[in-house]
Amino acid sequence: MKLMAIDGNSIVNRAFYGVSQNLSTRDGLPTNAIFGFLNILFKLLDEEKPEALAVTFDLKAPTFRHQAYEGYKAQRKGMPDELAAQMPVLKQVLDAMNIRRYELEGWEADDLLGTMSAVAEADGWDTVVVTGDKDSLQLIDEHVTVKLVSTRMGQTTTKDMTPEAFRAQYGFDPIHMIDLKALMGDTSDNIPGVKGIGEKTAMALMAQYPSIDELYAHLDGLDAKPAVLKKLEEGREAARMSYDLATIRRNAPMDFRPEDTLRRPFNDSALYDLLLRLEFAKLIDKLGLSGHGAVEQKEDAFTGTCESEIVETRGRVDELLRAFRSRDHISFLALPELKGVCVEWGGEREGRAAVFLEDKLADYNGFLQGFFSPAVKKVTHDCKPLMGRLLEEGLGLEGFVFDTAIGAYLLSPTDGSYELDKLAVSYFNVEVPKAKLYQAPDAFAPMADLSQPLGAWMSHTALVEALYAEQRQKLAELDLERACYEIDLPLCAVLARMERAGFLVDGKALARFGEMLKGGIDQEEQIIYTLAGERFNILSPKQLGHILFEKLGLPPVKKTKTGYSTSAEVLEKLAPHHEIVAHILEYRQLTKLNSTYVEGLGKVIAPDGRIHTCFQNTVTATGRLSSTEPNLQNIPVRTPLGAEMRTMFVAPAGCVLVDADYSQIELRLLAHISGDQALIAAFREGADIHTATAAQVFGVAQDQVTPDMRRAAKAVNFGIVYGISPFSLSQDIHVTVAQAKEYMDKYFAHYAGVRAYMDRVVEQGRADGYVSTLYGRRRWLPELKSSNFNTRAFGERVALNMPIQGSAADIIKLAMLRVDEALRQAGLAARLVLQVHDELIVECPEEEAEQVKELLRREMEQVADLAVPLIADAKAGRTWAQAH
DNA sequence: GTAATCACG
DNA sequence: ACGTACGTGATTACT
Repeated sequence: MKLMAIDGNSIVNRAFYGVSQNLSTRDGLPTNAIFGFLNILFKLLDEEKPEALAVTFDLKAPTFRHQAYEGYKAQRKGMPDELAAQMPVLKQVLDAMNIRRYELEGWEADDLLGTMSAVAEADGWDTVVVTGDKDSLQLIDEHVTVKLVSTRMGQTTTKDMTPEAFRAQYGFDPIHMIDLKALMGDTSDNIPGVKGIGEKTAMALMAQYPSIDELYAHLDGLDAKPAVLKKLEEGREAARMSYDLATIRRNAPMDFRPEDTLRRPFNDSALYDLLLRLEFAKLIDKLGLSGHGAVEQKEDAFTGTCESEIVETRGRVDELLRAFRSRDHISFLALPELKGVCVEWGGEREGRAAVFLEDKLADYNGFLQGFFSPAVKKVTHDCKPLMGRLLEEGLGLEGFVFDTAIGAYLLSPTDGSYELDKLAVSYFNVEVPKAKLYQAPDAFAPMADLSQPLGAWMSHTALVEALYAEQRQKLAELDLERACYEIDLPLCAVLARMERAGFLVDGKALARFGEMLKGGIDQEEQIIYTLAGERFNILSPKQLGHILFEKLGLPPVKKTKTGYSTSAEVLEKLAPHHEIVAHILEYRQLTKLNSTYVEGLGKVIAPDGRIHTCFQNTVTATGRLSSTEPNLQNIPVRTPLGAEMRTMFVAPAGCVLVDADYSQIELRLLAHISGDQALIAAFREGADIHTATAAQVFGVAQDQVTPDMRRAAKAVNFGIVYGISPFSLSQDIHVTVAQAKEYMDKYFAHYAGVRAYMDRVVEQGRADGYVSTLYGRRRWLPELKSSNFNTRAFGERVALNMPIQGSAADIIKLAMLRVDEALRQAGLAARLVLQVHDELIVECPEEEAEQVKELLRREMEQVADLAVPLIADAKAGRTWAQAH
């Protein structure tokens, strides 16, 4: 029989400090330690498959010894509140898992573990003690092993310490760990040891006699300096006392019988409820748990009161459309491809659902016409893909008054995904059926049983209605109405039109470029193999690291978790040492261009010759858009070869592209938001901001600024917006940390208002729990209150950056709304095709070019009224390269 | 599925 | 004492 005995305090501490992501539930309970603990627990169970399992906890306040290595914060303040709050819940989870817990007033976890392993051994069991604490190593014997756990960067590694492994590492038997401590002491454990004997001396002595009794019996014959002998002589009493202190007591008066800890099945429903409360959806899935009883009742809240009908006649359609139009709003969900629409329209007390299916309704198109008219005020979840379909059908995009995906995003922009089933859990703590049940292509096939898909569909639609009620109120309370109703919601239609428009690509030119790249790739490959003396996968960091740092003996500059770093940054430093390095860099550039851009883009050119990216509007934490399948916001431009890519993005015959971009919008916003007079003045004077900063930092006149000085100043300007440290700035511009610090000091001396802003916004963020943009968009920052230094520092940088990056995102979104509207108002054929954060690209007939240039510039510049001018430059050309 | 790398603002 | 710039997405290698 094998017992796994876990040192609960030690593991939960490691989990708490090791899981640095900021995990917490919606109502603010931190969960990172529980999350980390359970991860470690499941990993260990998987590895060891013990028949029995027990966890010990210290009952008294956490002792000095357990905190010593966690940094001085923990030492000074005891267990952080965020961890303390998680302890009782963790214990509940263990109880729900039917895992025995042991805690005993006045006894430390070590003593309990020692006692348990002693009892187990007497009964003929083996024990694996799991801890992060080296104190337990003295327990190791033929039937007790210690699994040492350490977590780094969220990764858990374990080391199995058997008697053999221990001897290999220390050179003596595990039991003599006590003697070692008796000699060298342990400050973190309040064990004095022999005064003046440290680790080195103690190990040397142990190598001669591995116990203090023998050591003191042979003092005369010891190979040691006279001074050491004298210290030993004087420390005889201290050694004796330390030995007792260091000895784990294996006779704790605990009621422990190994057979009590035999593993039992989980209490599924209790565990499910707890994990649901902790919002550990993935774990619930992994364990195959689901709700029973209580939860199903709640589930009924979204279907039980709902009467449904499948609408089959034109007359009924007209009645319903009249009813819809008379209402303040209705909630609906459409099937993929617009094959059906489920509408919840009864309102709170008399929930009713009307279901319209293409296959079951003769004049389905007539219904669509009526339903997607401005007179029906519609609420749905994630309207943009639907709008794409509506455009294909020639239907309008009006009357969309709310979107629960957008609402959820604005209320909590860092959640990452906003699928309805997840929102049901996080908003109402209920489970709803899987969306697949009604979204699958065959869900409403002629012979299918409709009850399941219909039930799922209706409950989701009812959920949208419930979310709307909740979110509408919260958005108002949190001052997010402007961001919602004036920015993100109306922008959906603009984005849908842009996605549908797409960007024309010269596929033939792209293919030619690809052939050229392949030629270069083959050449470089041959050169690299020759220089390396063997063939290998150049793109494998592992193999490349082997060649560079072992075979060719180049000096490793930086390491990653898994081995040597071979990033471009590192390779540039190595370039002078060996000519192979430059070829590797070149090879990397060519393969990147070829696989990501030439081949990647080639694959997604639609039959119309255009690339239709998908703009994600609920992804970024700051309010920016992102672009996927493909990403058109990271098309190369910085290197000459990469910039060639932009010549493949073209206008059709008779048309041109007009590209307009904001000049320094983030720094202008920094000036506006901080109110710094010097920065405001510089922009009002129309100065080149990097040159102006360089002049200040280097103390010269603007016309004395060299290109190098300007480059450095530019890095400082950008760094400030990101909350940079002197260290990172020094890395970036290749100067010493002291110099970087001097630049920053000079910067802040001149732009004192910027420093004041930085202090202010962090303080405000800490007080409010969030920071926000000029238009009210929010990002919650629980990180600012973290007890983890890195997490907190990250929160501070985000607090600085988000209002700036986010305000810029708001402004260009507003500009897109205005431009889209103005272009249509002016009756132009011009249309937006792409946004790249501070840049808008419009495709238009040649003859509209001048008008569009002016319109873009005007709308972009006038969209916000700042303390500094907002400047946009527009240019037309046949290709993106020419227009930019 | 995660890590490393590199493309963009 | 800590680790070291904000926000993204795609590809490749590897566990």
